[in-house]
Formats: sequence, structure tokens, C-alpha cells
Amino acid sequence: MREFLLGVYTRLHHHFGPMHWWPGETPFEVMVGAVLTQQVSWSNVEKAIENLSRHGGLSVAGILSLPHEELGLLIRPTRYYNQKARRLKDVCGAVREDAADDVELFLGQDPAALRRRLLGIRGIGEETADSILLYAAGRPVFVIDNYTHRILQRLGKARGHESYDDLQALFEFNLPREVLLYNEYHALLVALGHHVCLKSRPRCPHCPLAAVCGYCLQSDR
DNA sequence: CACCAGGCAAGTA
DNA sequence: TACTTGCATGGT
Repeated sequence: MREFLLGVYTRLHHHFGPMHWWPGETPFEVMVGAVLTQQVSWSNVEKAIENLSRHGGLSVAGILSLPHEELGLLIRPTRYYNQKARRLKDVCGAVREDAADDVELFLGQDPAALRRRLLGIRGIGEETADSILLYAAGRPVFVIDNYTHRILQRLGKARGHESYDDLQALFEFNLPREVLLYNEYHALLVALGHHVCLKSRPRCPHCPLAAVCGYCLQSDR
């Protein structure tokens, strides 16, 4: 399994090259993006972040001082904007409570404690928490998402009933515990999820990545 | 027009 | 535990 996972990574990296994730400027922006990108394409998140930056909304104090209505308007492109407005405020509230608005201090706490803290916030699930741990706090935590699960199924390494923890353990147990590797690997799996032929199924002969995935990913969700 | 995007929580049986 | 539903925009 160890060689298999490394082999998939090697082929993906050769095809796509470095992904340069996370596409955010500061750790705080990464945290905001992690919440906003839930079930939304990144292009929509970019619009929201641009709106936030033009209205002083890219800081803990900024978001906390924006009225809910106005914050919702700024992040409207990211869908579910009412829920997400509250989620952003709750995350910022945690940073204020734990670290007096100091994002670096907040992210610098013990990774296990930070993960528990984040999971305690409504709207922050495992993937969002781990994205923040890996891409904002720089901790070696493998991020699992829907694509990861579907791709593993196509590759015959999962059946569909596995839990988040099962899949995370599969990667973390079989790969060296390196932030850069985890960073690239998750980004590449997302890129594969986006690029693999989404039309014919279940097998797609035109897929340029057939050597990696072998199948089209469309037939289940 | 249909379909989908880097989830999550609350409700039901 | 496992399955449903609400949330509710913009690109192709």
C-alpha cells in the first residue's frame, strides 16, 4: 500500500506539477477560505475574499465588527452565506477568546488541542479543521475529502463505507509524515477530481489520466 | 434547461 | 449506526 500510494502521487505530480496550495495569502485568509469553500467552487470563494478585502473583512476584528447582514452580502457568492457568515464569526470568536486576535498564536497551539477546539465550533467539520491544520498551521495532517474517497474506490482501495478516520489513517500510516507531501497530495487529488473525464462512464477511454485512475469518477457521488 | 462544486449539522428510524 | 434534508450562488 505504501508503494501504491507513493506511485499514485508520483504520477499525479508528474502530470499536474506543483499545485502551490493553499491559494491564500495569509494563514487567516486560509482559515476563511477553508470555511467558504465548503461545497462551492474556488472561483466563487475568490469573489467573496475579494469582497471581504475591500471592506476590511480579512481580519479577526474586521469580521467580528461587520454586521451579520453585511457579512452575508459580501460572501454571498459562496452559497449558504447565512450559515457561513455565522461560521466565520464563530471562528473569529475562538481566535479572540483563545489568543486575543493573534492568529499565529491561535494556530501555534498543540495540534490535537487545536483540532478539538475547531471541531467544537459549529460548521467546522473534520475536513475543514484538517485543512486549517495543514494549510494554515502547517501541521502534518492528511486532509480527506469526497474526491479522495471516490478516487480510492475507483482504485479498488476502498468500498465506500469507510469513515473519515479510516481513510486518514490509511494515508498517514503509509506515507512519511511530511507537511509538503500532504499538502501536494491532497491538492493533486482535488485536481484529479476536477480534471478526470466527467462524461462517459463507468470507464472513460479518453481520460488522459487513465494510467492513474483507470476509471471515470462521475458515476457515484 | 440540467448539473455540479475542495461540507456540515440536525432530523429521523 | 445509517440514511435524509436544508442550506441556496454561479459557471458550464
